[in-house]
Amino acid sequence: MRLTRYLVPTLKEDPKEAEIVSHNYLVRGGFIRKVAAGIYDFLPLGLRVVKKIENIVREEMDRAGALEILMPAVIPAELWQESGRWDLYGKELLRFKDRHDRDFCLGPTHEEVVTDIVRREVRSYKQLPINLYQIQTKFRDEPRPRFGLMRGREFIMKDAYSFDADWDGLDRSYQAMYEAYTRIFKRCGLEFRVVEADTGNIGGTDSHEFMVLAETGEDRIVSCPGCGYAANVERADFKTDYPLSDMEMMPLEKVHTPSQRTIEEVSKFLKTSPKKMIKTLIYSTDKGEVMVLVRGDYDVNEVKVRNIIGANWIELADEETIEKITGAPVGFAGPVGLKFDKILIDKSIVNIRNGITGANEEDYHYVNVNPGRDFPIIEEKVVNIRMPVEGDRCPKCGTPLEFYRGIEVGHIFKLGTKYSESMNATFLDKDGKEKLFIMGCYGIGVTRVASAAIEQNHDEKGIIWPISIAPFEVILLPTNWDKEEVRSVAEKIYGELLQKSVEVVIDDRGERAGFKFKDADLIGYPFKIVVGEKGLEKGIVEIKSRKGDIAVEVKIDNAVEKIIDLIDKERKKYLPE
RNA sequence: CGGGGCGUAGCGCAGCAUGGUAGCGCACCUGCCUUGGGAGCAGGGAGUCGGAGGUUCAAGUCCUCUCGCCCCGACCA
Repeated sequence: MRLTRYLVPTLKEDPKEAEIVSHNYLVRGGFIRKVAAGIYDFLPLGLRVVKKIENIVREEMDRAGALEILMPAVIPAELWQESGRWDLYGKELLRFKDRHDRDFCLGPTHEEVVTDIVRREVRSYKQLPINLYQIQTKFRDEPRPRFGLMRGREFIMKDAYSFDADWDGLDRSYQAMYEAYTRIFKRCGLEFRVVEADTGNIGGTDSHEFMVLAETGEDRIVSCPGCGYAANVERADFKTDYPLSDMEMMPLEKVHTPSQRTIEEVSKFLKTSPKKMIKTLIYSTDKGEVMVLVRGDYDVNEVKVRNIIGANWIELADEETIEKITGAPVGFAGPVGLKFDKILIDKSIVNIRNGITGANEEDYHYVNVNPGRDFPIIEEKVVNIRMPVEGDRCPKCGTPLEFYRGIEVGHIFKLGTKYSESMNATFLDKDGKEKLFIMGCYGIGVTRVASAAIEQNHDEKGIIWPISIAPFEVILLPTNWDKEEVRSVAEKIYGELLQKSVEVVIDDRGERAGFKFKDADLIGYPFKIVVGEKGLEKGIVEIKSRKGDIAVEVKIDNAVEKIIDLIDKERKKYLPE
């Protein structure tokens, strides 16, 4: 490709909306442009990267025996009503009506559609297992899209769905996807970790997330250096000791705490530590209100709360609800003397001695609160329901856990019969009986992979693409296009590389050398071949890698052979054995 | 949805307090010059100042409403 005939609108200045490096470089490098919040154009370079990632995904999915299909983006409401998600899925589901006033949505995920295909077309156990996948534009009306391709509203996703005759089959299908994903992300040059995850709205039993380690990741994960246990913090289990204080229990006392509402305010006002405070939170859920007690210095894990009570959604209760339950405004809730039995007690509360909590009365707190004495500790309501923190230990081997931030690029679920049941999707088994398909589903954020790759592979000058997903493998950089000998050598090498099917760009613009170097570094071509007057006098051209590990001079006639050799070696680094 | 901020040329911004000829840098076009890390000089094109209404002799600037975008939080397979 000739740059004079290509569209690569690079920018010298940082786009003001870009907060993270991948977003910044994707815009500056001319890969993407924003059309609306969370919605982007892919310009030629950006699309090439996407296609590279798609092809890796496709090769590995095909290798794993999955079959590529393409489902519609526009989905009739009936299918979503059938599964029940039309009512459960919130505002992320973009709904609209057609000219006949029929309800439709833009598909954020395709369990319903694929289940509908399989229940119509697959009748016998002999056709199982089967795994159908697609690479398609998804739409999720995120409340707050951000970070460019990282959290868009419209994005490209690979979604796959497996159907098995039994649970052992599902385990095998799941394992095959686990392995395929591992290969895919290795080939994309990502450093990642597989963690146990919550199943969220999708539902189901087991689930793993593939997390790219990066400071800018929106997810937090824990991992154990001792035994390899790793999980999303939302899901993570952990061990902690809450030693019982030998302090004498003091008499319960109500104290005046005017306008002291937050943990921080109250602990400061009473000159004590948040560790002495019993934080009392009221949540509203689709299963009613629930009260959660946790030590003042910890955060509640809302995902666990939701799972324990079996709710579909959960949110902090509004002021009105809190006042109704506690009889006091927000900031003065507490378990003492409260007649409300839907309660969850974090383990961190149990051994508190002479603690502090709200008195369910405006401007008053109790001090010297002792759990068990001043309010009941009912064994089955005591749970581990807080977020882990630094110092908590591995649930399996007891080693202190390590904390990381991660970008979720892939997520695999064992769905079981959640959708086959609600949508009545059955097949005829060996024994002649009708049975529900056992399902799994498996997603990869294709466009997010591009972002994640940049977060992990860049420097102050620009992107350093892994060659497997680079838009081009090499750029020919003639330092002075007006000089006949420079141009003819560059053209000759260019022609030969095209012949050999090398993905090459030639910078045939009349720009100065420095300008071309800056552009090449920003865009991140893995290799560049510099053709300059100085080199030609010696009969050589230079080959440099973007990573900086290779910088060699080669005779003009050997340039093609040498670059092909280097590219081959580089490609091999990303292929799993 | 709550809090904060911003909409002026393709991009990044100034101008608004105190109303009176719409500006700067980059990018773009022409010419000269230059050519190994985002050169220089000269000339040039490009803007319904997000939109609607209002106040005024006069609105980018003041008032009201509205739309969009960004950040923090809530939220989020």
